[in-house]
Amino acid sequence: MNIGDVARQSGVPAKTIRYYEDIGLIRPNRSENGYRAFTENHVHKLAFLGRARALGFTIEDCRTLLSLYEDEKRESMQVKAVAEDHLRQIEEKIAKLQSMRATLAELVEKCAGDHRPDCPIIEDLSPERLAK
Amino acid sequence: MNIGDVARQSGVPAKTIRYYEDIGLIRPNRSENGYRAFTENHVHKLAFLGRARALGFTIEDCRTLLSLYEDEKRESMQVKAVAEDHLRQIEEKIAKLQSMRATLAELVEKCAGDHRPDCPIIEDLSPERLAK
DNA sequence: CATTGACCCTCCAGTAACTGGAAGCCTCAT
DNA sequence: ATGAGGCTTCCAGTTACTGGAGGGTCAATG
Repeated sequence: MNIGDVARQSGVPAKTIRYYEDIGLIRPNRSENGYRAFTENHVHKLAFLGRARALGFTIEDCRTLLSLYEDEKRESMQVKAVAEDHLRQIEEKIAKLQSMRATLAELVEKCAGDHRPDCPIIEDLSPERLAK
Repeated sequence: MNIGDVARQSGVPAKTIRYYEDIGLIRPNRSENGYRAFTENHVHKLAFLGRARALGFTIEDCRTLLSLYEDEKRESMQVKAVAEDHLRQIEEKIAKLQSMRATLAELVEKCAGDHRPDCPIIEDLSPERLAK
């Protein structure tokens, strides 16, 4: 199978597939003409990667998950550890963003948004306190 | 004032200050010895930038905000527009992350996390459906 | 048989916002 | 004079791709 077919079937862009080969996530053979030659298994791995990436796993996580995916003797605790760690990081990010949102929403609400220069947003960002 | 003092007073790392000069966010003078020479105003701007960055504004947003900060004739609607836009993007990110979190949390909960290979996380990522 | 259009290939560069490190000058205190 | 910091520049690396240039390959058509 050529890269275009694989891209269509796996949902991963050709460019990205080449990149994944570069970093060693997949290892397609080559045809005589130099084209990458993929198998069904590659399609599966790429779809797997696509899903993992969609859940926000890093490429390094994906590398680990892929090896566990292929390992008949994996222990589910290994998988769970990766996922839990990632979950924690997502929760941290959410918390950070929610705190930003709270501040921003408050400032936006307080700002008149008219033609006058007075602006609570600018004031909040301004370091007047330093000049006290 | 030298860069170290400014870093301490503004809370922005020296390295970052140099970077901000590189990209034209601030323009300190130079002393005879080649050292950057900062004023109080630079400290204020950097503290401003630090806060804006902490709220997640991009560098380009910061450029805009900084010019509005310095513009006596700004209209608060300009500031508000930037902030609202940013707020929207933050909300998008939160939504995406929450969706990831929901999926992940469910999978993590379902996973036994023991020594057996069976794992709902791996199963969810696996593209069995393609091979139907 | 030549051409055309759709594929495929390999580099190279750019993205966002820094951060780390090397190599080397400046300054001040001992 | 020497040593500890502080300052300088420049280069490289980070994350995960994405776009584009320049150039082969293949199948079908005229």
